[in-house]
Parts: sequence; C-alpha cells; structure tokens
Amino acid sequence: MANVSKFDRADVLEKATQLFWERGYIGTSTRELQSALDMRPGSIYAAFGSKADLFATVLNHYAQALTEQLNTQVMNNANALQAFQQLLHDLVLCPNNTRPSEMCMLAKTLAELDESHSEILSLVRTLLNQVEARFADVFTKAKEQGNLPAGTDVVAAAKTLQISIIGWRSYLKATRDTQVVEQQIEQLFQQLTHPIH
Amino acid sequence: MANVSKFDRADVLEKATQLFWERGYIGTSTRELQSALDMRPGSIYAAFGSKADLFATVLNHYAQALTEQLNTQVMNNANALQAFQQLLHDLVLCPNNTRPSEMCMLAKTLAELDESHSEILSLVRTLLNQVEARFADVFTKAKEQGNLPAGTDVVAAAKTLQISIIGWRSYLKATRDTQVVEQQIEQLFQQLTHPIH
DNA sequence: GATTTTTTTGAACGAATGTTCAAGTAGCGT
DNA sequence: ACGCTACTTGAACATTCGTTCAAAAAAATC
Repeated sequence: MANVSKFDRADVLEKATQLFWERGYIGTSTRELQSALDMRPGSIYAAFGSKADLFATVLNHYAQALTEQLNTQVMNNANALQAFQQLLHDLVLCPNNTRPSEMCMLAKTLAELDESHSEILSLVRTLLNQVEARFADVFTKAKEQGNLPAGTDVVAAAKTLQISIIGWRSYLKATRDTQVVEQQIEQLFQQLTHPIH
Repeated sequence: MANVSKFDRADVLEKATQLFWERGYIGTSTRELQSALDMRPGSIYAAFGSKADLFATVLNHYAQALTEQLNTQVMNNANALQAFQQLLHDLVLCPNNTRPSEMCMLAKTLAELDESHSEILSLVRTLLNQVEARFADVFTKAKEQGNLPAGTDVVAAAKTLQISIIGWRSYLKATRDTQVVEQQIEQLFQQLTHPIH
C-alpha cells in the first residue's frame, strides 16, 4: 500500500492530538507517536516534518475544531448566549471522561513550555488570541439578540472568560470538584446578564 | 572539602527551584541540574535521592516559601485584606522580571504532568489544597478585622481566588497584558468587600 | 507488463537521558 | 599522625531520544 492511498490524515491527526494532549509536547516520545499513529518514523517525517511540526499541526487542528464547534453550535443559534453557556458547560465539565486531559490543550502547552520553544509558544499565543476573539464574537451576537446589556464590553468579557476557563479547568484537574466549577460558570453568566451598576 | 561541610542546602534548593520552575519537570535534565547546582551526580543522588525526589523537595520548598510569605506579610498585619491584595499584586505581576516563569509553579506542574506521574501529581494537589486553606485563613482574619462582610463564605472565596490566580498568571504568560490582570485583581477584591445582594 | 513515481519500512545513527559506583579526598575523633 | 567516616568525583552504564536513509513495496503512467 504505497503511493496516493497512504493513511487517513484526519484520523492520524486526531490520534496525535489525543496523545500530545495527554502527555504534553516534551512528554510524548516519537516512538509513542509511532505506535499511536501506526506509522513508521519515515512516514511521519515525510508527512509532517518533525515532532515540533507535527505538534504545531495538532495545535492548529485543536483550535480549529474548537472554533468550528463554536460556529455550528453557538453562532447559528437563536439564543447564542444560552447555547454558549451550554457548550462551555459540556466542554469544561466533560460528562464522559473521554478527554485526554481536563486541561485545555492550549493552556497546558502554554504552561509546559518555556521560551526555549519560542516557535510553539508563539503559536499557542496566537491561537489563544483567536479563540478569545471568537468569544467576543459570540458576546457581540448575544448583544444583538438582546441577551446581553447594550453597554457590555464584549472584548473585556472575552478576556475574563478566557482567564476563567483556564482557571476552571486547572482547578478541575487539581480537585475534580465539578460542583464548584458548575457554580462558577453559572455565576459568571449571571454577572454578564445582570451586571452591577 | 568533604565530610560535614559539603554544600549549602538552602542555596542548592533555591537554584533547583529556579531551574525546575523555568523548564518544568520533564524539561529539566539532570545534567542541567548538575551545572546549575554545581554538584556532581553522585552528590545530588546522595543528598536528594532521584530527580523525582528532588523535584518533590523543591515543590515543598516552593509551597512553604509561599506560606511563610503569607504569614509574615499578611497574617501579622492590622489590615490583612489590604496586605493580601498588595502581596497578590506583587506576586502575580512581579514588577522585576526576575521570576523563572510567569506561571505558578504548582499550576505549571499540574498542567505539565499526566497520571503516569501520579506521585508528583498528588503532591501538587495536596500543596494547592494547603495554599487554598491559607487563603481561607486570610479571609477569616479579614472578617475578624471587619474588612469583609460577616456573611462571607471564606472557603468559597478561597476557591474562587485560587481559580483566579491560576487564570491570571496563565493569561499573563499568554498575553503579557498586565493591565487586564491588574483590573481583575481589583475587581475581585471589590466584589469581596462589596458583594451583590 | 515494464517503468516510473511515490510512499512505506525498519534498521541504524549520534546524542542525550536518568542513574550507578568504584575510586579519590577531606575533615573528624583518637 | 592516622585510621575512620562521610562526602565528592567523574567515568561509565544501559536506555531512550529525535531523526535519517537506503532498500522494499505499491500504486500510477505508459
């Protein structure tokens, strides 16, 4: 089986995402990748370049999947804010324990690496920024739909949410206390819809 | 120079903390440790056991230093809440960029490692829990001093703060936007002292 | 069906990993 | 002064690391 047919790129990327997400960039060896992807080193290097390149591809894949979920499940919804809260609830609390890590993969990578991996780090920064911008989009839509006060600073709200999500998911990994996080999500949306004056 | 005299344990631990904090547990090699500590492998292993043992010692050292700072600078203060806010401000924003990482070392380790390093992970969980308990102590003191409403749930407040700090410091590493974090600290203490009813 | 083109294979590379240990060395008690 | 003890040293160990590449294999082209 060679030439053209080869492997299913989407499937392979998904498997690589799972492994990197669980083990981290440094913590994942290329041999573990080889067995997880069921590919030999030559093929992996021909297809993706290096370990760092594959990881970058995986990060893009991860962020794009998140963005698509936001578009299909939230932006195309008559009540974007409610759909957003629901999605966040599911994404953060993750009823089925099917995820490789409680942490957001971007936040996990941000925490793991120092400036000696500046290329990956700046990609993570870019992607986190992109996600934050989509959060702002959602809030803008919610404002248009009349579910957020007209005076809401959507950019500030997006920043706050980004900070909160990273905190929630870290706290979840630390304590596994879903109740606290559930309350915090509700509280944040409460404050957004009914701010202090 | 042998027998008894040996090395300065506090100094060596501090240097190990710096390196581990910057590079992470997996990302720090024992050779890097050897040159950072100016010790040969045999000495390190005789003094601390293994890389994992040294890292555990470092984590305890880190958490204890934090607790001591909390005791001396906050608990022994006539206005514990104000001193606490000041300490948090300095600790999170870190005017001199002298720290190995913007992240909290406990949060960084929590993010880095998966369950295959269960011993270290459970130590991190314990230490985060201890720190959170000290936060609650501070809030209790602030309540006694009349700087927090009598009805304040100090445990819940400590959890919220723990979540926030992790979020803030991660966000700081991602964006370097000190302004946003400064505002968020102020806002959180605002909400603590003047909650909604 | 022979040739070309592209991919896969898996052994192999040098470097780096965490760790060990025999040998060396310096301060202690006597 | 001299062994005794305790610590340090640095070479060496067996693995594992990320990566390469010649050879094999399989589709595509003619």
